[in-house]
Amino acid sequence: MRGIQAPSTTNETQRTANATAHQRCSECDDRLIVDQRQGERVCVGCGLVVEEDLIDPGPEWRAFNSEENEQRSRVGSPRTVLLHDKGMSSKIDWQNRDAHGNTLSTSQREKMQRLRTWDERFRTRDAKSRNLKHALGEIDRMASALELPGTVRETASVVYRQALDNDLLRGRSIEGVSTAVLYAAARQAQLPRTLDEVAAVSRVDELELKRAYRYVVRELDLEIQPADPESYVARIAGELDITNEAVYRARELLSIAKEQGILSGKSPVGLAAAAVYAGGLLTDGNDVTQARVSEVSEMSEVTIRKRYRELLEAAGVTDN
DNA sequence: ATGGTTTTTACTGCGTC
DNA sequence: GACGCGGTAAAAACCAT
Repeated sequence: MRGIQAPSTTNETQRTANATAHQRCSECDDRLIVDQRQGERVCVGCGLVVEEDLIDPGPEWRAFNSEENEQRSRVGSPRTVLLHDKGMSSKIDWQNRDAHGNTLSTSQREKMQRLRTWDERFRTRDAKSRNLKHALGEIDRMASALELPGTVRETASVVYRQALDNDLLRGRSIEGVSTAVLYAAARQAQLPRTLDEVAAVSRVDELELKRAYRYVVRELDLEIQPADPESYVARIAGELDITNEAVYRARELLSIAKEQGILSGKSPVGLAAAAVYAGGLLTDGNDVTQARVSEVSEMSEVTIRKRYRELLEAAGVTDN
């Protein structure tokens, strides 16, 4: 590899730890965290990049210790590249480094010393890098299968990287964590998929997904609010033969219930399923049965029964 | 680990087609 | 009789403590 020498002294190795800035996101009011290797301040909740040019000397070298970031951030200013998609990962900036020297000679040096320091850990670095690529590939694949938009994948990637940087991968499988992270990202983006749905396109079973998910959420302090039942309505209704009117009523029922605060603690999917069922009952031309709804929503008929009664009651519909 | 809550499983009874 | 629905009891799963 390179034959560059650099002064060796360093003090801020430990700054690597995640320094979280406690500020709030302007969009969703979630916590912001600093993604150092990216030189960005990112919202935990929505993935919004609040500030991207945090390139002070600090981040500059920092970009270095995290493998893949290195590639990206090395090139000029850490741009808006929230996330590279897989394609970008092929960039290799190693050579550039010296070449760039003229411009950022001092920081360059620091960089170099960093390199020395980290050289020791090269092997693990490398492992991490592969790890990340693998994971991002998986995330991409699963996101496609779940029809999740690019924004979600980006968020997932951000979170995954955080997980990686915080050494959360120790005992777990890459698959498991990628899946968990994607699941989390989907929820954050208000495009929740159920655990079953996600597990279905993943290579890990639901149990492992669940474990990994909890773990990641806890360790990273992700703040994920319960899914909105309404976001499931369309998909449940879509698999049923249901009029638009019924779907409308379903939503209506949910929002009424929401105002009354009846929803807390109940499974969002169950509520959505119940609402769809109720919507079908209240409108003409729908032959929904509890069995059908239960089938497509993966909820038991019992829960649907319970929920839809509650919904009707909350809405003040005289049951019939 | 424990306890409280929700969901599931399994079963039963009822009315209707 | 089969089907859709409703209720129930016990078990399982979940969550915070």
